[in-house]
Amino acid sequence: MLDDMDRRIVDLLAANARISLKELAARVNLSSPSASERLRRLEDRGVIRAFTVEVEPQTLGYTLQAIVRIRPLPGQLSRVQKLIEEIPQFTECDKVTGDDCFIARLFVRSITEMDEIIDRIGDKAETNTAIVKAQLLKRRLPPL
Amino acid sequence: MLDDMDRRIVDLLAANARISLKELAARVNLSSPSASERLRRLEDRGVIRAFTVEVEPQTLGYTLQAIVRIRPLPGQLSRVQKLIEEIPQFTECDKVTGDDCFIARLFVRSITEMDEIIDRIGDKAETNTAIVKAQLLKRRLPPL
DNA sequence: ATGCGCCGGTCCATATCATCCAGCATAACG
DNA sequence: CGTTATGCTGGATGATATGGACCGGCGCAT
Repeated sequence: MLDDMDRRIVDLLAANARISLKELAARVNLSSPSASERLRRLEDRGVIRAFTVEVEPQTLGYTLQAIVRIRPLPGQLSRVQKLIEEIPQFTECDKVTGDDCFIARLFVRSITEMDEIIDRIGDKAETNTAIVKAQLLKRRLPPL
Repeated sequence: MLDDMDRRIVDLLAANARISLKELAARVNLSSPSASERLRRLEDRGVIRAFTVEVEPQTLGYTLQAIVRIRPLPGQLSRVQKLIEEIPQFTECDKVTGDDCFIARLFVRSITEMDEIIDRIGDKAETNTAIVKAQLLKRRLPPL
């Protein structure tokens, strides 16, 4: 799937996506045109979907984070789905098998704000909110 | 917290972290030294924690994704925690309030692989696995 | 076995970009 | 009203990216 070179390139970029091509190339022992070409192909193949930024929500006042499991009431599924998309404090949401239909991540600045948001979906779905106490594992890549 | 300029800079970088300073500056109507300085300060302040890459796990053979809720058996908490950290297929894990102690995201290449991994923690914790059917919301930033 | 074409690599020249510095405008403040 | 801190700009300079020419190894058909 990926050869060893590609893996090292992805790893380096995962650690710092703004590294220069020159340095990237040097670290994997390639010339910069080669590294550049490999990078381009990783993007073309869709392996690398995007280069992005990791923001620390705490510094922006989002002191509370919760995982919300959401089970829409009969007939409310698409309305609930739309609502989740529209509330920007939901930053991730997966549609899953099992009793809970959706599992979403919520960032808020206060318990009050959390309550307000949960209330907005409360009449269309059953919810179960688990407040995040610690992030044991911050986003990492599965083995390449 | 962040002024409007900063917000636009973060937004642009969230969309493409490898954009050149020059282009970044142009898009927010600043000179490149100014944009560079603001970027530096966003990093210093810890608002921007890292520049990273979004990988599409599907292209690497990870066709299955699950959200696993994990409730360690009495006395097993730290052992379970260590196990989660050691299994690289777990890419995120939060310690939460409520019945479930941990909520983790798991990437695997097959149901068999999933079963093996769940088995490894099965004797130390109760687990509840929800397979991801669709990603309603891929990672986005909360309102800045 | 030999020649051919493709793939992935290097090196070099040129274009583009980042960074440093000097200088300017503005706002806060004694 | 002068002083200072802050954040900006433009231009010079050094660093980096990019495109082109070229090369070697490998698989394949003749």
